[in-house]
Amino acid sequence: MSFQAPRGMRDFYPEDMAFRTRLFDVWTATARAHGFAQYDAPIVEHLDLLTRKAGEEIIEQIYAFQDKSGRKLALRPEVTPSLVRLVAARRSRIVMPAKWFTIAQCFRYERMSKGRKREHFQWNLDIIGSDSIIADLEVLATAADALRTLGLTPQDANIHVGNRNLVGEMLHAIGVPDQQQLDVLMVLDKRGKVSDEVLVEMLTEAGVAAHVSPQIMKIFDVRDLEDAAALVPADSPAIRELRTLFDLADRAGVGPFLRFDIAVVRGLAYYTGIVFEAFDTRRRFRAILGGGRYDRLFESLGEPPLPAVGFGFGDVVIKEVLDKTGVDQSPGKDVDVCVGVFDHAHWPEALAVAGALRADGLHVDLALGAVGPNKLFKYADRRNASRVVFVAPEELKSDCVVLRDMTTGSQAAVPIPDITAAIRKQPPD
RNA sequence: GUGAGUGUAGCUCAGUUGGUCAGAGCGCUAGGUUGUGGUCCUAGAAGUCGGGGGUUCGAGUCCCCUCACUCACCCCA
Repeated sequence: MSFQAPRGMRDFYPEDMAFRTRLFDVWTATARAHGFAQYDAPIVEHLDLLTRKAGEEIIEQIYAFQDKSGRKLALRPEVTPSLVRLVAARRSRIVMPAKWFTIAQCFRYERMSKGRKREHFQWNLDIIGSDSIIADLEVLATAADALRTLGLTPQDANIHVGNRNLVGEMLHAIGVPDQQQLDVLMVLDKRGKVSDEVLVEMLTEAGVAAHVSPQIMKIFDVRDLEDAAALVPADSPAIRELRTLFDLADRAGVGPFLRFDIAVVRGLAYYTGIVFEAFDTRRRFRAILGGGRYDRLFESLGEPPLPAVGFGFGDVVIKEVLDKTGVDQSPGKDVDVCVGVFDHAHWPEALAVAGALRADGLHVDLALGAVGPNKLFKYADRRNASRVVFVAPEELKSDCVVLRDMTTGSQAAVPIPDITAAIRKQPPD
């Protein structure tokens, strides 16, 4: 056997699965705690739905294929188009605003690099049908809660919050035509990846006049909302929105995780207002999560307008961050009790004991191949079982089995009918 | 698609100018200890040196091709 998982696809061994399950649990519990309901959609989607949102170019970057009837399909590269499809189909029946989340496996055909596989799981969480800043805040607070529950602190990671409308107002004040702003935003998103000189070149290519570029670059000098306010009209809606958002974040208890960052604009065309990305504070990794407000997506897909805000949070980068941050990820024990025998003849009694313990809700493993004291205890040790119950000839004569505490090494003979109670009396740590 | 780096035991890796270079640690198996695990000691199993071709008396080592993995770019989740 020389096969390995196809390029970019991942195997999940038990230890990997332990993390994945824990992560999914946190995502699910956090979403529920904030009143979001779970949905799902097929991994295979209509190619047309995906291209209508992302453009024909995306075909080169996804697993696209035809089924045996010639239907053009694709493995979903993201779940937002499906979300729009689901909401649009039952629009009149869904209670708005809809607060929905999903954990979706998504695929993308591209070269792999750090933090990027060809397949990943992404927690998507959205509020559809509300244009209130409270909705933005609720989404951000949920994201921050998830980071906190995973063991990260504001010293480890922050959610950088920007506002496209704010940059838009600034560009407008400088004199950049509105129809040019999106191109300029896309260039500004490259900040940090390329040098400022290259950035200016890209601005020129985007049609920005030479004397305007330096003014655009000065936008990056903005450090806080006060700096920003100085560059836009006093009655700026974008500033007012951000101030409200940060005030509310403090009241919601997630303020320390949030920070204003003028440079966050996101590389996607459809965002319309608040945008955000979470990074580890040392900026050693890609964005942990990213999202924002996308009030025009529905209409761009041919639906009546519907405001929305949400984010995507993948499983790959967060794993890297948690590993590097040294957050305690020790998983719970797989096994509470290991049951074994000193002699093959005693499996009937051992199975009866194991059955009783399982009926009581304990996680019980049988030391199938490890018969005899040496092998049994060594096996139990490696399985990380805190208790061992074994059937031994001497004790069995008086209808007892032996309960051993693997942490202390102490053990005692216990009448078989009392074994469950004996374990319950001294629950493992 | 472009560029760079790395492929030697299950894992992490060493291997000098081509000539006992098929190795170490960890892990695994067995024994010391057939009624007692973790520590310790001893022994053992295990590798077509990623694959193919070439140069050479001789290739893990040099050359070519290829595959895989990693990183960066591109693109974005």
